[in-house]
Amino acid sequence: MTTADPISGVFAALADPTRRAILARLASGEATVNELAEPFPISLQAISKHLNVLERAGLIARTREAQWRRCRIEPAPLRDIAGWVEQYRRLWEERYDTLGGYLDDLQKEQS
Amino acid sequence: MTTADPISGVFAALADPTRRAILARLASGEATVNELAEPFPISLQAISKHLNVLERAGLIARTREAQWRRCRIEPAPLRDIAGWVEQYRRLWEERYDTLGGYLDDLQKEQS
DNA sequence: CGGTTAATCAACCGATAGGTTGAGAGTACC
DNA sequence: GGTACTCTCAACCTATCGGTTGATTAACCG
Repeated sequence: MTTADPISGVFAALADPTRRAILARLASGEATVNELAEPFPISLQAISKHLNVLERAGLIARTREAQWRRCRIEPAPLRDIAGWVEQYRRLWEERYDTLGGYLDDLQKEQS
Repeated sequence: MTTADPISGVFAALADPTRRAILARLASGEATVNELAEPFPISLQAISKHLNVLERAGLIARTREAQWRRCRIEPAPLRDIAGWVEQYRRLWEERYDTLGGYLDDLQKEQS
């Protein structure tokens, strides 16, 4: 991630399976850091770093509550990703599911 | 990307703005490596590396044609990403009603 | 054959990612 | 106040990323 491009940060955050698992957990409700860390075989500090990445990407928000940090998912960046991918929908939606017809039809589309 | 998890590779590939620009270019038709490299201020070798990343992620395919390698986009991984993001759609549809029509509008705008 | 063009391979480099351990800050509870 | 618990900060380490330059493979052309 060379640039400060926000969408790059979202994709980069989603590129890690641990972070996707954390998001999946948060999709079913808020959780504290320890609760999020529990399923993983890595240190709490590593989880804290993952949460930093998710937070900088805008994918989660943390609120402090006594000694706990409660984390919740923030869906806006996911919506952005969905919008980005949507640009390419026609490539698999219209017509070609077989590789055979794909090349021919793409060629035709060009001319 | 610690694991061999295929979807992680796709997200990682999409995390780079140069690679996303290459995909955008390929969405409008096939191109050779030199054609793809032309808009960027970096070396051809760097572009070649980016194409390797995209190819390993399944996002493009390369066919050799005389001395040229013709690149084309492979939409299947993008469809997978769309499917993955879809899991979270309710999070912004249920909680953030004001954004409800976003995707519909985007759809309209594209066509 | 020799020269040119297209693209990759290979080695290297600085920066960053993801993990560790150890220490520290903030809050609750007795 | 002392102790326990929750979480972050800081330093460090290794591997990977994104870029460079230089050499190499492969095909075409005169």
